[in-house]
Amino acid sequence: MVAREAVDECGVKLVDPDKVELVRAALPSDHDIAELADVFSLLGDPGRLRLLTSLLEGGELCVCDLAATTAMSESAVSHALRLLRAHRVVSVSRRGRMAYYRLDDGHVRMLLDLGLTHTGHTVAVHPERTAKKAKGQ
Amino acid sequence: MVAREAVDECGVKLVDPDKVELVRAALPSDHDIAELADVFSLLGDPGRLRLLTSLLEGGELCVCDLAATTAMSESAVSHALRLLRAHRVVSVSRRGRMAYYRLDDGHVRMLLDLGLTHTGHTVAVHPERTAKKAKGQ
DNA sequence: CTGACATCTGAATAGTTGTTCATATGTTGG
DNA sequence: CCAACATATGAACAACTATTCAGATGTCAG
Repeated sequence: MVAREAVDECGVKLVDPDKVELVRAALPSDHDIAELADVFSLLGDPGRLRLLTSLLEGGELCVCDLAATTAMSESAVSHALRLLRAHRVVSVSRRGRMAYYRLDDGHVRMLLDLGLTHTGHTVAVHPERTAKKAKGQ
Repeated sequence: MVAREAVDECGVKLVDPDKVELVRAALPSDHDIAELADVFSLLGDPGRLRLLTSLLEGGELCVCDLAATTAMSESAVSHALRLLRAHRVVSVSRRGRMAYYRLDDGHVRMLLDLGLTHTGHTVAVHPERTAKKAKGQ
């Protein structure tokens, strides 16, 4: 026979209720899930990804230089940085009329790093990048 | 003593052209950026995140059980799994009329794992989207 | 002061995305 | 064969998001 079926409180049919209950108990809270999804979403946009990768590589850059490295308009960069700033992913230090941004979140930095090391080639900060050249523009 | 300014081929003003050039050379290609953004985007949805976390925890689950653990409709689950399947993040093995899914991507598994171990670290602040938030955080 | 400059911001727009509803495919048992 | 079932799929819709444009701050030089 197939695994015995069952019905939970909501009337949904289950195949393996024990496992379902086990998994359900092990799942993060909705709040944690939402937070995690938020972080991944921030990394899920090419523009922001180029922005963050630039900061990961350059350490500290002003808005106009970031616009240059990412091929985005300065306005788009500013909007994106505002979002990242709101999530405490980057921090800003203003000097005169410039605003210098830096990556300021260890969690995101690790995710970024791990992500980058697995996309075909290795472009990280820590590894020796001698003779290693991205095929970027 | 302001940093010397310069203008690149496109007429954009730069503050630190050397650094910009260095960063630009180190950035991943557009293709790699798009690919990475794709992966992160897949992890950027609460529903898919619960699905993947369920699979990470349960190992192998059928669609209806996944619907139970994630509190999604079976249709929504199926749609989500189709996306994940298309990106080779999950694999399916059919037995009878059931379809059993499993997490089948080491890269994603690591990102997920790293993300989960840090839940709670990142405090999301939505100044423009959240009117008021009493609880949580 | 004024004008040039770097960045920020709001509103509008265009594109994308997740969900639902209805239906299709394919499987099992009678 | 059939009906019940598990899953898959397509179309439609609502919600969200990233960009652009125009204008607002705030800063520096003269």
